[in-house]
Order: sequence, then C-alpha cells, then structure tokens
Amino acid sequence: MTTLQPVNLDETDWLILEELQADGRLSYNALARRVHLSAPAVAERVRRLEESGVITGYSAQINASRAGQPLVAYVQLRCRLGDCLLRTARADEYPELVEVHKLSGDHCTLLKARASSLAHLEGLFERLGQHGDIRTHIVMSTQYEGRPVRPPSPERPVTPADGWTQT
Amino acid sequence: MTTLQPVNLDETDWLILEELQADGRLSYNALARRVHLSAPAVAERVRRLEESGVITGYSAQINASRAGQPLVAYVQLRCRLGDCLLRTARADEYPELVEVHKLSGDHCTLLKARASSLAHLEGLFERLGQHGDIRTHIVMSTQYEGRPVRPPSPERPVTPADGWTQT
DNA sequence: AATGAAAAAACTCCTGT
DNA sequence: ACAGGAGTTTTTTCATT
Repeated sequence: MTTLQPVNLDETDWLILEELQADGRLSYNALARRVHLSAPAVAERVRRLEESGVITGYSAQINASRAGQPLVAYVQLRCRLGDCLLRTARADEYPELVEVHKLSGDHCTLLKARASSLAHLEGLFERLGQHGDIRTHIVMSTQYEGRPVRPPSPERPVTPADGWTQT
Repeated sequence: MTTLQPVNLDETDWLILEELQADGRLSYNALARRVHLSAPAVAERVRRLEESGVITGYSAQINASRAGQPLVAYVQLRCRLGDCLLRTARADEYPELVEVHKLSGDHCTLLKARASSLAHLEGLFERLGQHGDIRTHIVMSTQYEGRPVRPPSPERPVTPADGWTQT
C-alpha cells in the first residue's frame, strides 16, 4: 500500500498504535490484555494495520549521544539552480543526514544532521555549502523527539471576527 | 544510566544496532544469525546495550499520513522573556509537537509539529504565537526521516590554508 | 470476537572450549 | 567472551462457538 489516503482507525486501533509505539516488542498476548481484546483479535488488527501501511515497521530506539553522536544540527539549504542536493548527491554521501524535507518559503530544503563532534559538523557544513547557500542551527538541547503519533483531537476552528467572510 | 558519556561500541555492537533499528522485533535467534554470533551471546550484548542506555526502547513506526496526520511544520519560536513555551505550557497542551529543541541563535526554540489539516495548523500557530514571535515553515514533502543512526565514519578534518594556525 | 488446545518458536540455563 | 544443546516457558495459530 503506497497511496497517501488516510485509513479509518477506530478507538481500539489507536489504543494498539499507542501501545506499540511505546513498546514495539509487545507480544499479541500482552498487547491483547492492554487493549482488552483477545490475542487472535489483536493479531488480526495488527496484521491489517501493517498491510494497510499504517504501521511501517518496528525499530529499536537508540540514544545517539550514547552511541557517540551527541550533536544535532538543522541546516536550511537554498540550492543553486540545477545543483540541488537532492539531484546531485547520493544519500550515502551524507550518512549524517537523518531527515530531509522540502519546505515552503525561500530556503528549499531543511536537513537534520547528527554528528560526533564540532569538527565533524564543520566538515559537513562545508560539504553541504557546495550545493548552495546554507543557514545552520546547532541544537543546544532537546526537550523531546520521537514523540508518538496520537489520535487527532477535535479541532478548534479559527473563527474570524465579524465582518470577515470565511470561505 | 542517565549520563551523557558515550559508550564504547565495537563492530559487532554496531551490527546489532543496525539490525535492530531495521527490525526491532528480531528474535535473538534471527539476530544472532545475522551478526554471526550465537543466541546467548547476542542476548547478552543486547542486554548490555539496553542497560547502558544505548538502546532506549523499541517502537512501532507509524506512517502519520496514513494515520490521518499528513502535515508537518517546523516552527521557530522566540519566546518573550519570562513567558517561554517550555516554562509556561505543559507538554500535553501541545500533543501535535513531536520535537522540541533549544537552538543557538536568536530564535530560542525549534518545534516540529504534525497536524491533520491546514485549519489544524492554523489553530496551532495561533496558540503558539501567544508565547512569542514565531516563524513557520510548512513541509511540502519529506525525502526521508527516521534514518538510522550509523557508526561514525572517519572524520575529514578541515585543514586551514597555510598561514593560519589551528588551535 | 472469545475460548481452548496444539504446534511452533523463543528464551535461558548449563557445560565446554 | 562465545558456541552448542536441552529444557522450559511463552507465543502463535487454528478450530470451534
């Protein structure tokens, strides 16, 4: 399943997703107890969540600092025409990039990088700078990341004041 | 283990970490085969990686689009003095924030948010704007995220030209 | 979707190298 | 510090209601 359409998820599906995001190694038995279902029922639901592409995999979470890469930086990159990072560089040339996004606005690309030292970051910035103008932001501390995806809460629409017509 | 010091990891540890990041549900038997060790040996290494805080947990990976939250935005926030988001707001007031970083530079905080619609994002930006000046960036597309942490490659130091003394 | 049972697989201990 | 094997527990899956 590779389309982008959302899948209809009921309350039990969200319970399962929350539990599996908190502990991806839960057995069907343990998971079933937590969501008040039987093991076969929960196994079937998990299978459907996997096949419908809601669950894309299971992964060990690792503390990058502990693993020798304590630094995080974000880099905004405005590529030169015809020399965009995404077209001219291969992913494995930049193993330190853990996220790559295309943005609205005048800086086309936002990168998130992990590095082992400031010298490492310095070298990375120099390499990236070959692709265009860059603007770097070094992360001083991280309050949290990898927060679980949660069920959408009811939205509070922004209501314009009187006299404005909302389209 | 809560300190920040890196843990010494040998080649086998990195093999294990790469396998478990790719599939967090691997059994010790399957993992042992892949890293050319016996099951008890690999179980002992995994136990040590967990206890030393390198592996912090295991998680199901969710396709947020499929789960009804297709939008991602980054928000740079410069808090007003004494009214910083991190001091005045509770985490559960902002369930759409999946990452919170403190940055160097003049915008103190970088937030990553997931939302279900542009109306949802609009409301979020309004709420965040109560804490200070914000600058928002909507992600148009994501090349990748959640890339695994990999063993640090040998660094290429940036060598200054002659005449500059490196400290 | 629940129950209960059979089958399969996982984990862990122990011993030896 | 690791390999191999055996025993025990857990997990998964299937058939039935």
